[in-house]
Amino acid sequence: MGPIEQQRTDTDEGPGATKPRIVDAALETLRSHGFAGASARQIARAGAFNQALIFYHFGSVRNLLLAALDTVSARRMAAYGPVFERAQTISELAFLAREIYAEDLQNGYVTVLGEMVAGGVSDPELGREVASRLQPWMEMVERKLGVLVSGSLLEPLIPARDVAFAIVALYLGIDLLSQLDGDHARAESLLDLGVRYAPLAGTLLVARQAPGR
Amino acid sequence: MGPIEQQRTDTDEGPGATKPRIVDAALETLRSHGFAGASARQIARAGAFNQALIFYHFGSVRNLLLAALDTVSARRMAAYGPVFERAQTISELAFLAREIYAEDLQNGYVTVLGEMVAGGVSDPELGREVASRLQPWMEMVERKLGVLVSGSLLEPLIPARDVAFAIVALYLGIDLLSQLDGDHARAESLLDLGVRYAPLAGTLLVARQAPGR
DNA sequence: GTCTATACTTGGATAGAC
DNA sequence: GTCTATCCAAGTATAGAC
Repeated sequence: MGPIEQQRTDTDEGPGATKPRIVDAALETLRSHGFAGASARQIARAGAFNQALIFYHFGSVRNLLLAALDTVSARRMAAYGPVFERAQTISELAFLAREIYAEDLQNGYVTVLGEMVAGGVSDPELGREVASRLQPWMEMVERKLGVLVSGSLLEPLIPARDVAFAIVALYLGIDLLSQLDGDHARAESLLDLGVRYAPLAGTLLVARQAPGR
Repeated sequence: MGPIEQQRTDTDEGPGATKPRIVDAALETLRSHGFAGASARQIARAGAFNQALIFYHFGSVRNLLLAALDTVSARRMAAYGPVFERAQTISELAFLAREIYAEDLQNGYVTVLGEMVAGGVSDPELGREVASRLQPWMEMVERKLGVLVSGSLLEPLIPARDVAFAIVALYLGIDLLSQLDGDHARAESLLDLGVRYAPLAGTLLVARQAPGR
């Protein structure tokens, strides 16, 4: 407590610091104009700052977009990570998925991710970077699936890796398609469906093997 | 039979006709350079023709890309439509899905679609066009689901519309993610999983209500 | 750190010769 | 229908004044 908090150098992040402002403008642009429309000029326009700043602070547009993706990743991890790790049933997870989707929709996190994934085709090096940033999320889902299924009779039947891949792919696909026609009702309806039937899936997992050998 | 077949005007499609050549170049470019890289010049380079031809024949790059999407749609419908309609069990469908994915992978159909979907964010009008071209496919899946589930005890539990949406989204997401790191093994593994467990899902559907009220 | 100015490249699109 | 030439807008990036 005290004014120590304000003793920031202004080169670090802070409310009015430039780098985060640029990153936010990049996110907003990716969201509203897509990867193809995320040019330095467009981003600068969105954030009302000088276009040259992007190159001063990030070196290139691509670096900025990756930094933006990192920011998204960090924010989501901070916001959802702990809750996700705490969830212990399929029902809780389905509920959480629906909640997270609604939030992601608000701030366009998944759209940004989808555009970057699509942009990876245009620029293979970018693609590799995006892929590596996606991996922790896939692993997080995979770990959780492993824990959930562990000890259940279904354990040998469900390869956590494949299912995790499918979940992430589905999440991405849902957002892209919803974005396409601005109709998020189908996505919500689908997530409701998930919440409704998750308890059923949970029941199947309850049938456990005798613990210990 | 006779030389009548060759009496084409050269304004229609034919082996060496220009319009289809341009369309094919556009598809190839979308596939390899993505939506963001599908410029008139790049497409012309890919097809080794003059860039001005695009505007003569299609008016704009966007029109060309939509024409390319139409071509993909028509080809896929011709190739898979009949087989799909004929399929009558979940197992057959899962098997078909795996087969179709392999083919799509070869010629990049889904990648093209994914890039166009992502491009829809950059250009809302394009987005609407893409969406309307996607709808027949979604409806086709929905109809098939309806038929499969019809009469089963699960019928009131499974909204065909939502599940169709999920299937298309999943298919799109799988391709985009696989494209990202050039690793299609995960996708194949996932589709194998589908084939393996489809019979199980089929069994659940076998439990039928007594027909006729 | 930020701004102006600028160099250079690529992209969409059209005019006009062939 | 096709090609060359060209216009102009937009893009990345840098230099240099402030």
